[in-house]
Amino acid sequence: MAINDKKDLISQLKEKGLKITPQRLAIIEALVSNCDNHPGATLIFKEARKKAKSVSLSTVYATLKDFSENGLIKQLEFDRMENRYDLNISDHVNLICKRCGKIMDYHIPEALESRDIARKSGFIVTDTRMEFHGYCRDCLKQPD
Amino acid sequence: MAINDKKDLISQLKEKGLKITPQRLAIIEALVSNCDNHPGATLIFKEARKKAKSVSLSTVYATLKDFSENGLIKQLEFDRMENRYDLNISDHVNLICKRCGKIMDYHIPEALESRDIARKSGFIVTDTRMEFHGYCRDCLKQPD
DNA sequence: ATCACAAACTGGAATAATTCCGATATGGCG
DNA sequence: CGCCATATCGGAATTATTCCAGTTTGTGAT
Repeated sequence: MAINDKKDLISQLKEKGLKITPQRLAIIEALVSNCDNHPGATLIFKEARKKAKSVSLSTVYATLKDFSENGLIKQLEFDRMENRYDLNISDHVNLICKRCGKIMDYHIPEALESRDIARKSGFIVTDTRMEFHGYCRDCLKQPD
Repeated sequence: MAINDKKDLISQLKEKGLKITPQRLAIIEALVSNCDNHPGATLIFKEARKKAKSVSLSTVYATLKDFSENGLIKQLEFDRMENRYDLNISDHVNLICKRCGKIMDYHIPEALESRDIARKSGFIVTDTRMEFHGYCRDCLKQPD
């Protein structure tokens, strides 16, 4: 599994020459303690505020963008719904329930070989996103 | 291949009980003649206007939404970039170039079995989206 | 320790894709 | 031919995200 924890994230910040600030630490803690939720910027903002009172929404946006551009986290992009963030940066499928909106990680045994893709189409893959939409177990149980 | 052409789309409209209007025909023609571009709402709007002078942007949005909710087309969703639409509704990978923004379809020989997913996680897959981001052949050739 | 400077932070204003709304028009069935 | 559910229209509203200009702050070098 390639799920980053707090230590991983901090050491990656150092590696990339990004500064360790109280705001970033608060955001990292918020990300880690809500990783199952695949949190969005609003939730991160609220949670990060609890740890460090001085975090602005602008900073949260800038930081999440920085982190995903540097490969620390994955940004899941949606239409008319805020982006969500995933600490699992390995190739995997996000199962997204159309009814309750829950997002789950699904580990795929053998990934599509990006080497095959490069050979066949000359395209170099740097980042994969796979979303399967449908209905989760819980929602299937419930009527309506 | 499951790439819908004009006839397919029209017959699917009838099947679903959706009305055939001049606006929808113009939008369908715009979609079909730009299918390689994976067009967005703005392009569809411009192109559709050429065919039928009376098409509003609101209608384009409403129609593209209707079509994708009814499975006639696939909606590709992005952050801070307009949604794009794909007439290829089969399971396939969209290769998206980070430099020029071009979107290409990549046919995958064996898809991830949604039956496996259902068995292992109780999740019923209704719609798949796979995006691989990276750099296309043309952009790799060019310096800078 | 202290300095200097690039990087990060802030809050408010700006942006832009998309949706909403109330009114009007129209396709398709009886 | 007429009805009515559905589609269309244009403009206003929404909302997540970015931009901006000014201030603060980590961090590496002195």
